[in-house]
Amino acid sequence: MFDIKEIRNNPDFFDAGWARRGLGNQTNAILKLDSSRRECQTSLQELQAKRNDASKQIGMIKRDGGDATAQMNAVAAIKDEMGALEEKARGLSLQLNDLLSSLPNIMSSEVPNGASEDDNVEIHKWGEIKRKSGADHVEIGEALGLIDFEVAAKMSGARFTMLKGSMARMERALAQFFLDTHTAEHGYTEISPPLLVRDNALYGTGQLPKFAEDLFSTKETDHFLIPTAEVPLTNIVADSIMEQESLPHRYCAHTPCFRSEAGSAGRDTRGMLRQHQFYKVEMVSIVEPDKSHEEHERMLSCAENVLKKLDLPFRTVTLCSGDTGFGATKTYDIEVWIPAQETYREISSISNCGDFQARRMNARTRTKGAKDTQFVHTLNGSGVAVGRALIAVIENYYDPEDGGIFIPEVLKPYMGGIEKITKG
RNA sequence: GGACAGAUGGCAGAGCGGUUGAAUGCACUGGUCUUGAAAACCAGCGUGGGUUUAUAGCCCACCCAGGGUUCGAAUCCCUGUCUGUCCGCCA
Repeated sequence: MFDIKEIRNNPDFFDAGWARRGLGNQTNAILKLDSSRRECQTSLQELQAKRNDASKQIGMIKRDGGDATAQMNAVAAIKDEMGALEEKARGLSLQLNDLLSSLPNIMSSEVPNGASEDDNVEIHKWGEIKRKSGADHVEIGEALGLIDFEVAAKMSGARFTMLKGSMARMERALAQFFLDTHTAEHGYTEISPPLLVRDNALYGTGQLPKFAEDLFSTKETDHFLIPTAEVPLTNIVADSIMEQESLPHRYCAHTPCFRSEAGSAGRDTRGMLRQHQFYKVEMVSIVEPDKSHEEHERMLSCAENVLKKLDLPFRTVTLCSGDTGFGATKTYDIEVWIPAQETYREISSISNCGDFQARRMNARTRTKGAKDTQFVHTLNGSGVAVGRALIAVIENYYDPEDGGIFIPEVLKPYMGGIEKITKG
């Protein structure tokens, strides 16, 4: 959401910002709606003032036992006029609100221009690539008898996976390792949030109203299944005023994520790269308005840190304008090396949303002693996607000699001390 | 799932359909008094919007949210949300 006053004062800035996302002029329509709304509101308020005045007089006359019929008739006339204006004003603000809530955030000037993910800009690479091609996680996992797509499909259809034995355990080990690292080393507070949320929570983080078709929902209760823990974690601070000295608030959670993947038909259909359901450890930071830039860098290093500890090769990119998400001012993606695809694939996305979400969910901070409040800035980042991390470990730690998978050093304590997953 | 009760300012808590944006207490801010502090006393103290050069004034809205009744709604009616209590079911 946006500050309408800022749009009034600086329409060119906003249009230029939206143009970078491929949108045409928006402020003409916005400002036109805004001025009709205000015009309507002003005349409505004048009538309300008249009515209030007359009603007070009626009250006084009646209190003194007089006859107020004339005044009452006069107000009745005003009332008709008001009804029409009220409806018009309501319609106009609804229209304005719909328009504003469907528009994406203005990106930072640091975001490079570009049309698609091909134009994302690499900022650094890390790690030594030890495996460059060959069997992918599907072959490896099925050969070990520890990943089963057919059984998952039998009960749930396409884009579901079932893990067994030490593979299921390694998924759990990854999640534990991520959570333990973020809570013990990175200052995040672990949260176990609701996985079903109402529409207003999704509006707050920006998935609604525009992206309803990407979500699963419940028939009976009108809940939505969370597509990411960003939704419940960020909504912790919805409708609240935080004391400045309590900031930053840092939350992390390990949750399933549910995505309908509407519109991705044919993309990444093989394996468990793109599923309707996957686990992810998510980080969310709530910070003072002028601190989000440094927090964004910090959060990036938190996510990179767990990949370094796993010794997985990755590269980090700044998303270009065409690839940056709806609510973000700027996004870093971390892409992990996937040997069988001979490329890097997204494993984490870290976004600074500025005050965009905070405005939508009314999350504010008050400086000690100050009277007025400011919207906080919100950031979210995967730390990291568990399913994709599992793919990366399977493929990067694969031993072609026996078809087994070495256990990364940091996961051994979570794997009962075993060195390797092998057949049998 | 069924029955009932409730939601008022930072907190607690009044409130009759008619100068109620809202009593009172606490907290907070300024002042008087005091060597200083406390106490006491005095004064102030919500948010959003419109108009405007204006954080001045004037006006509008807001007593959980959204509708409605009425000349007039914190107060009456309907719907929703949340909280509490009891019953049923249940990991």
